Amino acid sequence: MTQEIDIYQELKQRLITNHFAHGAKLRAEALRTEFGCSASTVREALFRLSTVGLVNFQEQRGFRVPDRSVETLAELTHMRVLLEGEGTVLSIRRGGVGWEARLTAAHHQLSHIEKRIHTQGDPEGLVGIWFEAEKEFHQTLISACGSGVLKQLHSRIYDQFRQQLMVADRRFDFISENIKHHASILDAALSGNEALTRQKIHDHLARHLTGESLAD
Amino acid sequence: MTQEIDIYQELKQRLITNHFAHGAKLRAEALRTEFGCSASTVREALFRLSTVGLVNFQEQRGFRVPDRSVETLAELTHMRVLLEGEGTVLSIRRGGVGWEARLTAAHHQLSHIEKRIHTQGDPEGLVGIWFEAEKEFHQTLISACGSGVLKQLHSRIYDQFRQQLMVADRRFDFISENIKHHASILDAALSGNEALTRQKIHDHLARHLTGESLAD
DNA sequence: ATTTCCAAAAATTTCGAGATTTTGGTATAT
DNA sequence: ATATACCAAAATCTCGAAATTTTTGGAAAT
Repeated sequence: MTQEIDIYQELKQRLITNHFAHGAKLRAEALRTEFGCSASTVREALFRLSTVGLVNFQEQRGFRVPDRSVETLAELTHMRVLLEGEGTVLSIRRGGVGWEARLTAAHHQLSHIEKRIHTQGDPEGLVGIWFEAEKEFHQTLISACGSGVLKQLHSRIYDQFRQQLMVADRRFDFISENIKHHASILDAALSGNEALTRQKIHDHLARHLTGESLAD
Repeated sequence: MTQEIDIYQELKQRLITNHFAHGAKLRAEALRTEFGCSASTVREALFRLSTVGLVNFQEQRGFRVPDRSVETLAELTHMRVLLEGEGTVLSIRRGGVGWEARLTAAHHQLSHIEKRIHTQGDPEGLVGIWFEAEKEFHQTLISACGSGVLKQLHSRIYDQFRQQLMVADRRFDFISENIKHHASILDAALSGNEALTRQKIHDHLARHLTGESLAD
């Protein structure tokens, strides 16, 4: 694998998991030392990250981590509802038993982790695993939609969403709600009720919407 | 303006207008001469274009113009219907008279050009103007949706759509249909009928869908 | 005739330095 | 005291060349 790609992936991961502070400056020269490469290589990676919205770029003024704003989070949530709803409905129609099996499996895994967090609290390190399982579940929902374009778009929006949604909320007060939400989505999807599925996806994310901007 | 940005924009324009053949290789060294800059600068621009889907990148194997495929075109069309439908409905709700005025103006302009093409055929050079007017109309549709995220996503998908849709079809046989389509969309939007507007947007683009994959 | 292998040629990736621009602090003038 | 001008330090942008990898084309072997 090319070095560039590695650095791109590594930076992306850090940006998604809020390793950098919002609004922080990302100096190519500074990162160069850590990665043991030249500044140009880091620069290229940052440039690419800027085109996917994970980094802001201003000419002659370098790169910054995007600021947090409730408006942006609401817009990203709106897109998630739209794209996940569409992708899931398509998956219901063309996914078949294979998709249902994979979805059930993904939910089982996620559910297991969420219950542990719910009972034990957060035993330091379940956070990362939960993130992965959450993303896996939501990606599986749309995995049989048959559109690579839709999946790519969703993945990009999901990443930006994660970046915006700070998880200083480490006590996971929301987790018990989430357990119900995910189960509702699974049930609706397996029942084949398209409108209900869209509704449940919406409900799951609704707390991040500012209230007015969502259609339907 | 930075040189990089210029080159990025110029290459983007060429890619959208099918200046390069589908599947063609894009050698940084070759383009470097034309732009009178170093290969690294071209490389950066190409790298960024690859993250927005206008160029394919394979490590150690350089950059290529994406191939044409009916599947990809159908997927992109599907996304356009989804995003334009959503954006337009939101614009209907929050756009007000200002939006209606801008939309009417954009349609008037587009309509004028389309009628000229319809009667005179294509007097060599109306193509470029038509492209711009078309994009302007469709962007105006969603312009009052209140979501920068949605607008960016749409713009990106629209560009990829353009890149896929070869316009060797220079006789513009479709133009008379298009005149009706655009008028229908305008009427539906101004009437405030959300479902009808979505339907008209769908009908306008339906000829690029392969048939099965679209929801609703 | 087809396949395999090797070396030359071409293309890609990485680098570090130099040119250009911004940033931050100090002194001067209003 | 505020504003402007100026200068030094730091950061960004561009470049061309060196290092690495793929591609090409022809010779040898099957």
